Amino acid sequence: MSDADLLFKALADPGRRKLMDRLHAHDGQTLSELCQHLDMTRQGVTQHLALLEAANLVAVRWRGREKLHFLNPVPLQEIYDRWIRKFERPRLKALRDLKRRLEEDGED
Amino acid sequence: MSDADLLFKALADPGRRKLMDRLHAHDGQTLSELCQHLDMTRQGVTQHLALLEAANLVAVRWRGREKLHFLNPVPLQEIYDRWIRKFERPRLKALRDLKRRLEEDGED
DNA sequence: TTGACATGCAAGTAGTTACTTGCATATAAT
DNA sequence: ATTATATGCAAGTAACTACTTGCATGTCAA
Repeated sequence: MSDADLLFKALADPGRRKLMDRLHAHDGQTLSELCQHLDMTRQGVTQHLALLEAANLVAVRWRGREKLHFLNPVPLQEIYDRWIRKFERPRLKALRDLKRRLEEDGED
Repeated sequence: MSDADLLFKALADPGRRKLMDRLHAHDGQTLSELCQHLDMTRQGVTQHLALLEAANLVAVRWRGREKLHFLNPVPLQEIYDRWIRKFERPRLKALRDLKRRLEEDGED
């Protein structure tokens, strides 16, 4: 499975995005900490985190019996480079263009 | 289903991302055109396009019996604003920070 | 060393997703 | 008018996903 697949798949789930948000609010939390305030079993959270790790969005460090989770923002930059910047045009111009083409009654 | 859900879900599939790429290469293609060079039945493509439309990433215009498809880059910009810029730090600093925290043997 | 805590591993299940096939409808061309 | 083209609609299926439960393992603390 390609990097991009893993990345987009990881981001596709709202629960996983919420985990990212929680880590963004407070980086380095343990699994148990992340489970609190989250309406899901620990095992559910574990599995979501595994996908985030597979996508390289989260890195872990062990401290004794605790697993600390850290956000890695780099892959998000890659999404930006490959998927956003590429499609980027001055926002207003893009909308104008789109609107014009949608409203054309003739052909291109 | 929230806008973000629709967006990320739409982008989660490689086939749909490929469709986006094809539209980026040549905007305004018909369904049949998009089907060519794509290893899938027309109906498969139709269903993918429906999700892209639901996410507002693709807009359509009818010309007679043909359905023309146009890329709308605006939602991608929203992903950037809410999901990338938010997590953005100077790239090198981010990596340095992450590495340091992962390698710490003490606690935070 | 015993008990509590943090996590891992494995199997099962309900719901979802991607994809196909077959038929129907509308527009265009001859 | 008839035929070909472009697309829509509906139902079926195989694979996948999110989630749970139960038990196992490793670490810390009294």
